[in-house]
Amino acid sequence: MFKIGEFSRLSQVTVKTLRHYDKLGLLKPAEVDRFTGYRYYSADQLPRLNRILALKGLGLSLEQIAQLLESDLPPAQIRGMLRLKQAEIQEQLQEEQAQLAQVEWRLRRIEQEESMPAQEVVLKNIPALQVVSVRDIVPTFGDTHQLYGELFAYLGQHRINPAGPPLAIYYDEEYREQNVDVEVAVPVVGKAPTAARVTGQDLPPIEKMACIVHKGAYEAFDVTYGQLMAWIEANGYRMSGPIREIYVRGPESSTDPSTYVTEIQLPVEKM
Amino acid sequence: MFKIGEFSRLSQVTVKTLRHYDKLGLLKPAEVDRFTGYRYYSADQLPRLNRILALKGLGLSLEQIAQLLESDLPPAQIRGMLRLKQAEIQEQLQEEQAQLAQVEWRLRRIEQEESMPAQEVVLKNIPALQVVSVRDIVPTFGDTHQLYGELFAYLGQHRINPAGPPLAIYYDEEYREQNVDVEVAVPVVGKAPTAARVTGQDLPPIEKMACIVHKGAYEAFDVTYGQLMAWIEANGYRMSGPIREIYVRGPESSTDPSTYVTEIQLPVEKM
DNA sequence: CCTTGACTCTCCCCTTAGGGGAAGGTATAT
DNA sequence: ATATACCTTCCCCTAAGGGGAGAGTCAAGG
Repeated sequence: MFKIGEFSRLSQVTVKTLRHYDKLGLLKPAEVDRFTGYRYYSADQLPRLNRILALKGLGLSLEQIAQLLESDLPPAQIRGMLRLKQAEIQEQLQEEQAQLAQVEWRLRRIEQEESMPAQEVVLKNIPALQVVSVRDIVPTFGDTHQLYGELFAYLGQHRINPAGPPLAIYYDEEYREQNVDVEVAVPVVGKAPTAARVTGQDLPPIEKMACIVHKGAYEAFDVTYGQLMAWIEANGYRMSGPIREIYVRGPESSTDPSTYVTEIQLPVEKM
Repeated sequence: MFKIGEFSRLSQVTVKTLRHYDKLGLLKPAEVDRFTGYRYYSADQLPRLNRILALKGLGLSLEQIAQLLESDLPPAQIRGMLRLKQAEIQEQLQEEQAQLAQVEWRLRRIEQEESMPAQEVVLKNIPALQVVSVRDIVPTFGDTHQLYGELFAYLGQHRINPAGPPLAIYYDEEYREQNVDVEVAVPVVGKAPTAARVTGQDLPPIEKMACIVHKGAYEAFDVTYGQLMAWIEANGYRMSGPIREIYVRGPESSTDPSTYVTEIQLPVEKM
């Protein structure tokens, strides 16, 4: 029988950890003095402790290990836990490889330009969004505001309040200056009636949405778009859906274009 | 100005998180109502929030991000933080690849044998160990006990108490049955005087020690050794030093060989 | 003007796997 | 008998928020 400190030295496991495992019921001492509370461990308990450490080395939680050590659970369940863990590790690995790629990309940029970029690209998981919208092919970009006119007229007529800033969705596969296929939308809270050209609908959720914010007038959009594209290319993604632009602060909420705030969102997928 | 819930929807960041960042000083609301405590965010704060999220996506802690956003720290320091993070991620990646290899190894074994092995192999980091020891080349394994005789005689003579179970170290590069180069040692607590053949010394620390416990008589050692070797091979390691055997419960503490407990330790390195 | 429902506030506890330390009791060698 | 090393329980701490309670606030409809 070993006192906890001796057992700790034998097993190279800290006393704190041994007490922790005792409390969790993971490794009860072979004997506990009823009067002093001293824990006494037997050499026979080394294998169990080693098994715990081995399973911990696989990345399993102590709770999972406790289940595994219950010993009378079917091997199918063990397989299941291991396969689950396997999938988790693989996912984790992918995520960390992406992280590493990004860190290295930033390091390269810093060493070249000695500065951080003005805006950041962020990957987000976007849920479905309830909107009313009107979609059309307009001759030029400038004609988009007519669609806004239709939309806000509809909102006023039905006394519907916007639940957020307006947005536009560009469905064209490639960039074009003429005959732009655009949808103009405003988030709403409940189901909205469909009028002539204005329909209530749900924008689909997007799992991986690359987002960047543009500050200022719309003339400099190309710079921000360029950053977004460069990020996507450098991090091994590819466009996988229509671009959204969210006019967080635009002509309706500010008169000074230099204070406009727009978020550009681009669905992407790993290449 | 947006209330926290609106800003949360805009940015796809939970309200809890926004409040958390406020408390940490990472993203203070543009305005806080002094009477109600309501937080009001400006669209201008989206870029900062996005920067926070981007840096978080690199795996940086919020504290590190707060430092980075202080904005007046030299780019050399930014580089330093990124390089540090890079090294961390690489290390993490290696560890997880090893984990994955182990999980897959276990899965293969379970699918073949439908059971877990009796003993586990565990990688440990072993600190230096103060011992008194006697090393010699003995004709056969059986002669090792003479060395124990010498050692314990020395201990008795100098009234030194063992600080742990005895151990043996086998220095031969390959296994041999005759003329075994073995050191027999006992942990002690202070510096011990060197006698004729018995010396006090420190066993070197071993960073990566593959450990397995053998239960029972010494006849079945080969099975346990086989498991240890199989593990090492399957996980891509290689022997890198002399084997230690620790007689946790041996002839001195038990008379029944079936209750013996021995730990076999083998220094390894990644191949 | 009042009510109602949706928001918001702060405060507290919870998560992992233990680490650090305080206050007090115990074992053991001298 | 005492000094010292060792043991016990108890409490607080970690990172990044999540969950919920209780109370206050906002905006719209009647």
